[in-house]
Amino acid sequence: MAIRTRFAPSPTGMLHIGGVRTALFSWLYARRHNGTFILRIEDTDRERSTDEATQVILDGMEWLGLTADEGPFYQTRRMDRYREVIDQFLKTGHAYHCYCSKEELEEMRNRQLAAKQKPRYDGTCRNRTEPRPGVSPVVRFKNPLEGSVVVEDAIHGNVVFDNMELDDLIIARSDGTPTYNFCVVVDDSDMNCTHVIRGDDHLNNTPRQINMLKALGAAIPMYAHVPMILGQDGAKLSKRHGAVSVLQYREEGFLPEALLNYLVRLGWSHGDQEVFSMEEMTRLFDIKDVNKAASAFNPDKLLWLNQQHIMRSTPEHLAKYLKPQLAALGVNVTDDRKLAAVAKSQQERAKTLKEMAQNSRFFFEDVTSYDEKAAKKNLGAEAVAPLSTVLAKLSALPEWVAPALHDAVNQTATELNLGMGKVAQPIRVAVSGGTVSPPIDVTLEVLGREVTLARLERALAYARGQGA
RNA sequence: GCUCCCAUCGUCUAGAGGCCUAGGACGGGGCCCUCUCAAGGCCUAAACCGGGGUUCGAAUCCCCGUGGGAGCGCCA
Repeated sequence: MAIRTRFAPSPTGMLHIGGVRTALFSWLYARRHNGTFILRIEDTDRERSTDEATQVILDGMEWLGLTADEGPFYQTRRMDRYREVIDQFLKTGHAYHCYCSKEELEEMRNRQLAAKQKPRYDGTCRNRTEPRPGVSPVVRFKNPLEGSVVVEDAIHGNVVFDNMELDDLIIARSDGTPTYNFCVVVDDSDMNCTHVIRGDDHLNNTPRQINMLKALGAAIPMYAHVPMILGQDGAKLSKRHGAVSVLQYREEGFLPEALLNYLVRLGWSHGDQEVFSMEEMTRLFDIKDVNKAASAFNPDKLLWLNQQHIMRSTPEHLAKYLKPQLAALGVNVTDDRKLAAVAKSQQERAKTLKEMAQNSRFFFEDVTSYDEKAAKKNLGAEAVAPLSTVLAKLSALPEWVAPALHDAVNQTATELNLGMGKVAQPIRVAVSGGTVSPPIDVTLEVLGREVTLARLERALAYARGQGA
């Protein structure tokens, strides 16, 4: 049978890395087995759902490349179908009207809690034949009173729940709208989901969903309840450490494949391998190999992985992401070839594309001032000799390519009997304004002859001024 | 409170009874390389939650604790 998985977020909060990981697992599992990946938006809570959150889900999934084969489906557009099933349940005796008031239920709950019992509906209206006048009832699912339910879970194994622990949950509110657990059941059944991969906070909901699925006469999917992601401090993920919108990671300069690589390694591994390409991930991932324990989010490792992926990327791929990062700094680049050349020169020295952009501004913008400390140390009177010497050599260069540039700088150092640092650093400050850049020969090549010479002239004048 | 889930270095993990003197990775410390920043190489500190069993032998299996988490809504 063809595998069908789904990701079903509710747009009541921003999609964060916890949600992304379950989406990733579902997506990988479907890809691995040539199955179908479905996206379903669970927006039945009209009060708390927002268009903004929905958009983050859509944009985030697209940015990450977790494309859906079917959907997005919106539950708010399936109301008729839910009502149909509710009526069917009512007719077949799988559900009944409950006229208990919220006050009565509240009182019942308090009573049970006081008696150290698990709060649950006692079934008062199960056998009611007469409606209560003036009360619009809710609809409750008639859960089996005896026996047990076994959740077959790919990660946890078989988990047994006693039906006595379950009560008759509300499937339709008094205003007629269906509730979450019910909608999930109808959807998973209608969409023929063969595997339900979701956070393990849903494990406790599963037995009641299975009972409803049975009442529906639907097939029971294979479940996989993946452990949660914790914050850095081991506490529940919060805004403080990563429960921010996934799109935040795009802004921060993370590569989608790096974020996904980080996430897939949370609770899953393949020997000692740390870096995975998307192709390797889809080929090697198996939901059965996922851990049971929750894991803490570690930003340092994410950063390291991002760097690893940056180093392994092609300059053209990086250029695509570097461009908007530069634009965010007010640097609009039109020369894609140069952009790729810059990315290539920087890919070993940036943990994020944002950082790369910040360190690459001088390739595109004029150097109008020098970093104070850098200038003081490297553009003093002693820089006059190396700068003027190298300037002369570079001006005479027939071909503006890194090896030739390297030789010119090298020869300057030899002739003046100086260390490479005494020559390269003044040049670096001259062309970049600071002390950090790719290797000097590569930097100059990318910068080009005109720009390099002009900046060297300017720095030379500056250094001469310092000597006076 | 009740039910369910979980438990190896600070963190992510390897480990499916002997291969464990518990391996790898991030981060930390040290050294090397070096024109800056990086990258890279080498070295190093650092863990089986506790207690009982089972077994010739347990990080691995069982039980009990302890700790953490989730669910118990006319929220999803």
